Amino acid sequence: MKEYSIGQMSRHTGVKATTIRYYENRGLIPSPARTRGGQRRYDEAALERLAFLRHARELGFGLDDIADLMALAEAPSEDCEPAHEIARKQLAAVDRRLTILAQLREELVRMADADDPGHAGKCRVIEVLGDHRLCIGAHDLPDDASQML
Amino acid sequence: MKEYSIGQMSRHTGVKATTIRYYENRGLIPSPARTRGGQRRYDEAALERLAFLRHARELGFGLDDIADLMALAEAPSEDCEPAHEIARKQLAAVDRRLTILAQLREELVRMADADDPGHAGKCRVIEVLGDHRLCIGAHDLPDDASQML
DNA sequence: CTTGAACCTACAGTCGCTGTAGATCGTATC
DNA sequence: GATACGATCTACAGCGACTGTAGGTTCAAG
Repeated sequence: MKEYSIGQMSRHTGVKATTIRYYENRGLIPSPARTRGGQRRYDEAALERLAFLRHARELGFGLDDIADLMALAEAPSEDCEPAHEIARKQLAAVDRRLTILAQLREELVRMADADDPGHAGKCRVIEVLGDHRLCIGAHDLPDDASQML
Repeated sequence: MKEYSIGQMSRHTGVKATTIRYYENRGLIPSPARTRGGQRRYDEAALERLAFLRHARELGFGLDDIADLMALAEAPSEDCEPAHEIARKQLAAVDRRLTILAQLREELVRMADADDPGHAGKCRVIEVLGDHRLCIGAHDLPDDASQML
């Protein structure tokens, strides 16, 4: 039965050691066995859980959602609807972010491409940022837009 | 000469009162005049600065970049190259985020849309999250990817 | 003059980590 | 066995950009 130090876990999954300890604190992964000296020793199952966790994080799931998903994975009922629900929620969030970013890109392109280098008159970047009416579209954001950027 | 309370500023720009005070603390907007009772009273210029600030935030600029932009806007030299530089930097960042989100969306769609509701065996969502090999492409993220999501 | 919404300060909490300090542990080499 | 040195340990502070709370004060309308 293979054993892994926290550093080996880190190398296998790409999750930093400090982050692994943070996940343990948060209760997302169980406390592993320890050596006599107090260092963590993980088994294969722990490695898989961490890989799952990392993958879900890459996909933008929040830690609370991931906790739910892991609970579902550990005790699989025949109803996987809750898991799909979480995934759909995440997809919707990603779609919102994509929409905003696309609009944002449009405007940045207009700003960055304004080719009047060193010109004495107006600078487009500052002009565009200063006057909202010059925007292509109303890119009004929902109240919590900052989280999406 | 019109005067605005912090609440009116908030309504005009969509920036919450607490956030306006936070910006003031951070030195992004100057301390406004006060009534005898100590409440903030803003003028037209302050409103414009706040609109500029909000707009830049919507576009994904960090507060430090915005501070730079505002300095440029207040004392505009004929050389607006620095402002263009900031805009280009932001554009590149936005493009990175768009790329990542698009990949991410692909995978979420595959997960969430898998229509085997109530299937006895494995749940597709959990299955995909657990096994990285089921991914379309290697969607490995740069080290600081979390900031981009 | 009274009511009640708006405003004030100060500070803790959010999310998902990251970085630090200072101590201890484990293993390879002599 | 001794030594060296990297890996690991705990505990806690800090990041960005806010948000929320408590407990008090002020303003404007009726």
